[in-house]
Amino acid sequence: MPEKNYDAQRIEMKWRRRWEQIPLYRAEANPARPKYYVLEMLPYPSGTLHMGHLRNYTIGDAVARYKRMRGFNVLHPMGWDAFGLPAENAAIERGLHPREWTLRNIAEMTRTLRRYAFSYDWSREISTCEPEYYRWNQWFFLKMLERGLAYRKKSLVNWCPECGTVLANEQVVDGCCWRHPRTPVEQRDLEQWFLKTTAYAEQLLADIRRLEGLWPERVLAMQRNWIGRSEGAEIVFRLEDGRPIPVFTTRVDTIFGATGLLLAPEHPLTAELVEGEGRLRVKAMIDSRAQKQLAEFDKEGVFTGRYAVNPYNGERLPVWVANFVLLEYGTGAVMAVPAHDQRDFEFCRKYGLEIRPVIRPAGGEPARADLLEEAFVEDGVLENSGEFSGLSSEEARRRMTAKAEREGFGRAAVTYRLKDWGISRQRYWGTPIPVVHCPQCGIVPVPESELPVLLPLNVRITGRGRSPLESVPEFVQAACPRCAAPARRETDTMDTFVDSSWYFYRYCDPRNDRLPYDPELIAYWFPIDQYIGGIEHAILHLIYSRFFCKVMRDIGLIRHDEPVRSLFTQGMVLKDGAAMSKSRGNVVGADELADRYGADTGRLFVLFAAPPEKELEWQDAGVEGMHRFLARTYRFLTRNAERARSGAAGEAEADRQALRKLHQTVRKVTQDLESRWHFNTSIAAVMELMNELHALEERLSGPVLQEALEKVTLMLAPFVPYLAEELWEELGRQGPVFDQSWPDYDQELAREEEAEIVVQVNGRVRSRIRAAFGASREELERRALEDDKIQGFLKGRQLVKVVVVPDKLVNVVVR
RNA sequence: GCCCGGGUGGCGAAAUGGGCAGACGCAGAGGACUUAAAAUCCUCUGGGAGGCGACUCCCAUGCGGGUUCGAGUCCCGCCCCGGGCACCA
Repeated sequence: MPEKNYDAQRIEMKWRRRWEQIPLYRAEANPARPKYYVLEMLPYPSGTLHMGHLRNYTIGDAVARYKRMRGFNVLHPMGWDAFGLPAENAAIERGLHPREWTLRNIAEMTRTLRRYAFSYDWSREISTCEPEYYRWNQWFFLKMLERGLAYRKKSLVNWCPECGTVLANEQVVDGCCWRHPRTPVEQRDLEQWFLKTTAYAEQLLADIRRLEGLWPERVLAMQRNWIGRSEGAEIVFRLEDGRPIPVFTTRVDTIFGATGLLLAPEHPLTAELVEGEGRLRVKAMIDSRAQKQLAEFDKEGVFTGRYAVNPYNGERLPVWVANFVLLEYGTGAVMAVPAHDQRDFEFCRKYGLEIRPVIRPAGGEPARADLLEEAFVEDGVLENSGEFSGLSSEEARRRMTAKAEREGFGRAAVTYRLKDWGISRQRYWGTPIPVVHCPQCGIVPVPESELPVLLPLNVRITGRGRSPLESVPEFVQAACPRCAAPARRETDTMDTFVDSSWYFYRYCDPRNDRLPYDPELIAYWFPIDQYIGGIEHAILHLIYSRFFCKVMRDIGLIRHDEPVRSLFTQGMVLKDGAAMSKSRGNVVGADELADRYGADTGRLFVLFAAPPEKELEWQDAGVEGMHRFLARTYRFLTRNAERARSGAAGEAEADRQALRKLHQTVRKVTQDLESRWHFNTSIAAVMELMNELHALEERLSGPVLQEALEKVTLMLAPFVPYLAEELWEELGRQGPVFDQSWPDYDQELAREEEAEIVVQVNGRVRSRIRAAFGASREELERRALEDDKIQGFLKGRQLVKVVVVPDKLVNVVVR
């Protein structure tokens, strides 16, 4: 039978048409079957689908297909994130409504994704900018409001005076507005909505331990770091008029070395204590810090002229305002211990405050202030610390904290770096926050029955002024739900990270109009077995969604504590050393590639070129190699398909050899896919097998050819879906290949007949011998020593010992 | 500064619990087919030295030590690259 040429386009078109006729992957909850929920992180519809995205989806798709062939009920849904700011900005530039822009791009990207034959369950497609999704965002918001987990407070925000609008942190570049690079950003005090993530700080941290081994260590480390738990003590210093200034420290043991008390510029007491020209300097501090000057700005302070009393020794400490003290961390005030803290040291040296060592290294010389250079922080033995002198740092911390508690001037305390999540955006494109401001009743939540509060469509978005919603009277004017008086509707919208925090729950039940989802369905599908995405979401998205999970659990909707069992972070796809992005103009488009080589080739390349967690430098040359392999395989199969079915005879030895390699390959690929996703080595193994089949081609019998070709097709199915379907049909088999079972292997057939034993002399390979598997140590040793080459090395030397590793190696040690 | 990764041919990479370093692919060289090209197929390809030759020896996994019969893999000390956090008290 003549071979056929590989026409990737024809094959793709053919199968795409057929797949459109049948629901490809429709997963229904079925408690009788084991489930597998695999998901790639939600993309936002930028319109361009490039190889960076494609790598993410291809990995998930390969896993989904494999798991399906292993008999799992696979849920693999697909949806889109509205991603507020980029959408709104892109829309402004093009004079489009953000909604129009988003829907257009979703349509475009869906078309391309379908081309790559992803195994998504499109019946579950959701888009987070749809009213039914807003409704449940708002529903969750109200639940949190009820529980005190959502609140409003005044807070400093970035403000661009040129745009006259609030900026998100990401929009501040080098202290200036991203659109006005010469306009410094100011800080403004505005009322903002927050979700109380800090209420779950301890749980978020503690549960990280359950994710160990299942999530990449690097992600866990980042999250631990971000939550930033510190154990220490809160000690109350008092001004001479008796007013308290609590201070948080992890080093109470150094408190006898405190020679000053430092307040954050924004600290409530600052404004009161600082007078005259000092006020201007404090204001300057606040503004300069807003500009996030590249890390290093000089330490500065303003003396308040007041003193505070150290409760441990009654000492009077000067109270300063210092620009490096953070209001948001701890209590917004710190004690200055210049002898044992780098920052305090720099500050006190600059302003001439006393530097007094109170810790010496265990077993070392007493510390001397004039010798202090960089050796701070370390624990040691206390000195000059009254009743605590002579104690170890650890012991001292315990006793000093106990004393503070006993005498009522302090307590043990834990502080977190994690802050509450500011969700207010003075922007249009996001879920409206469902509350109304009533002149009589204050903040009144919109009743559940009136949800969703929808965005008005007739709005002019200019990117200037405050929220565009403020200039839509029909939206702003509302009746108070409580007293029916005229009231003002909240115009802040939610951060779109709220959307992405729970979208994977909605997938399980996307059309539910009574609840965000049916808890029963969640109980079946959750947790997500495998979540796949880029490292850039390690902190924000993955902490927010863990937080949401815990809140939903406490509301009583779900029972599990963590949403995601295993997390996989794939490496970026680089082009010319930089991440692909439209703005950089270095994208390799997914469509363009599919036009040239076919989608299968593109998929195979991103899976083959490197292990999926590594970064991948895109090389067009490598793509051609993948295409060659597929073409070669296709030709081989088509020219042998007839003979394979014929039952033709072959050479026994060739058959044995081919079967051995075949079963070894199935074993290797199966193990690779089960334990670690090194698709590159799986694919390499199939290539090796094909090379072997080429070498044996004419000598193989029909049945062996058939078995080999079928198994090759099945093994390729997770990676190259179109070609696999076509090959399956060429082999005369019925039914879609993704419905077949994963091929199995036979350990006996996979076994080599003889072992090749490496013979080393002093650890260097000098010869090889062949021996039956299971040959005894004695036999191997004897055979090795008899070997001609080894004899040569033994001449004139003394045999010291022989190390034998059965079936593998003999090492002869000589002197 | 602190916390994570990582460093192997010309390139992407393999080597899964210490046991043949460089599988598989790309690029390159030579050859076959062809009027020619493309495509395809075959052979070679880490560096060095020796031999007419089948071959033999030496060097080689960022650098320096160590453990071991044996180290890319384990331990100690450095160097370099990438990433995250960063006056977090």
